[in-house]
Amino acid sequence: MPASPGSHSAGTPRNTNLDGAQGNSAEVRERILQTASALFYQRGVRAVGVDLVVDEAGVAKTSLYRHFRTKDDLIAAFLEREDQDFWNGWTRVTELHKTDPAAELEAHLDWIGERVGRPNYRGCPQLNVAAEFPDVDHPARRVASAHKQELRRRLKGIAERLRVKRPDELAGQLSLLINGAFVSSQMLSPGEAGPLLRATARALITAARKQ
Amino acid sequence: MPASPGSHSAGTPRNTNLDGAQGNSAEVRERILQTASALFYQRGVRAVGVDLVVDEAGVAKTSLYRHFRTKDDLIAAFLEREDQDFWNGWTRVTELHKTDPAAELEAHLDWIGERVGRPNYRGCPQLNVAAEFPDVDHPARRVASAHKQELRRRLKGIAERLRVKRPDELAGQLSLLINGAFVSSQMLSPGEAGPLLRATARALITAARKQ
DNA sequence: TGTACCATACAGACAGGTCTGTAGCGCCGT
DNA sequence: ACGGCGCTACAGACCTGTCTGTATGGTACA
Repeated sequence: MPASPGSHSAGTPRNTNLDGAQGNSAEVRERILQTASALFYQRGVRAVGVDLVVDEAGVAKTSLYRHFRTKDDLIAAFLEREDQDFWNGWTRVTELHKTDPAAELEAHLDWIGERVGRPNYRGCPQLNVAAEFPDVDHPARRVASAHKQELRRRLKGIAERLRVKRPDELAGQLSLLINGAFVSSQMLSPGEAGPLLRATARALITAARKQ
Repeated sequence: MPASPGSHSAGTPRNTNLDGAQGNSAEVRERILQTASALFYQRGVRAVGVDLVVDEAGVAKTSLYRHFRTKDDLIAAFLEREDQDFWNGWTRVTELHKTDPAAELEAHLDWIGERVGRPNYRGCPQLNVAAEFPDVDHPARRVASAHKQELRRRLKGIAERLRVKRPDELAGQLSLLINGAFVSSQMLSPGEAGPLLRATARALITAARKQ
């Protein structure tokens, strides 16, 4: 999405570059987004001010507001980036199991289970932001909703290939379960959520197959 | 979830005020807590300032700070009240099914499913606060953790009476699932979370029994 | 080669508002 | 008279977003 710093000279004549002086415009934007993402995730979005972001990123506040119109836009960009990263990991697993949907699902659960068991894991960013911002029209909330719908959509695809009776129901069950693992990991003993997630999912898959 | 406006404490009707409080004091405290609870839950804790609370409650800010040392204490009191209300509802169900643990569990899931399907449902307050406050030593986080442990403890008690092989595992599975329903309800189609929760729980219980 | 131009970068002050928490004053009921 | 109440003002910090000013390095044209 941040895209090529390449040229697209539009209305203005003869000016064929938007590269900026040192060509580090995209670099600055990236540094801001990375810094903000880490801070937002670790401390909570509302608890982190833009002053802190610019300090930690080592950029000027004007730079932040050139790349992101408002803080809300920055929050949305944070969730979009998390969304991308999540599906990148997902797709990597998918491509390892092109023919065996059961193995693919197991692998996804392994990967998610490992993720939620990490020491500094602080929950799913999409769900955390949803908890912080009640307004469903907030730009970041839209990203979060789309993310969760996409999760269910992909789970349904796998369930269909598993040839269970009601793939959409199994997808819904697994969605509940995965979201539950996301939020519960901080409340359980460390390292417990992952195995529990896998065991529960297995039970649900077995049940869905028999039915 | 909270916010029944006419509730009116019912403690200290007016007689024994030898502790210096004059009946009005408990009433003021109650009004503050009720108002804060509704606002915290509906808009998020960090988004609600004490000025708004005192305005809506129709009390003086000094009264708020007389009854609650800091805003953090007020937040913790909010979660404690939610915790009490939740277990009151739970216990009411429990007492209707003293002899049949399967029916009791079903009834709990019905009740929770109904709750998460309500129009203004905005997730579990304990989980929402946990998402807003990263610091696990925050007084409100302690309340939230205790609440979730208590949930698992009670589920384990039911699972034991169900005579499944591994009651603790079933309790963990149901905890994941219930927390998942809490957070997912806003992301699913309205009214979908409740039935999905029940169906999933049934599958897990059946699987646990066979094992 | 030189120079004007342009976009971006950084630095820092500022505006206007909100936040939590405290203090002084007068009112009222016991 | 005393203690809780409401009201108002305040302190000091923090918030988002804007503004001014300066430095830097590419591109275009002479």
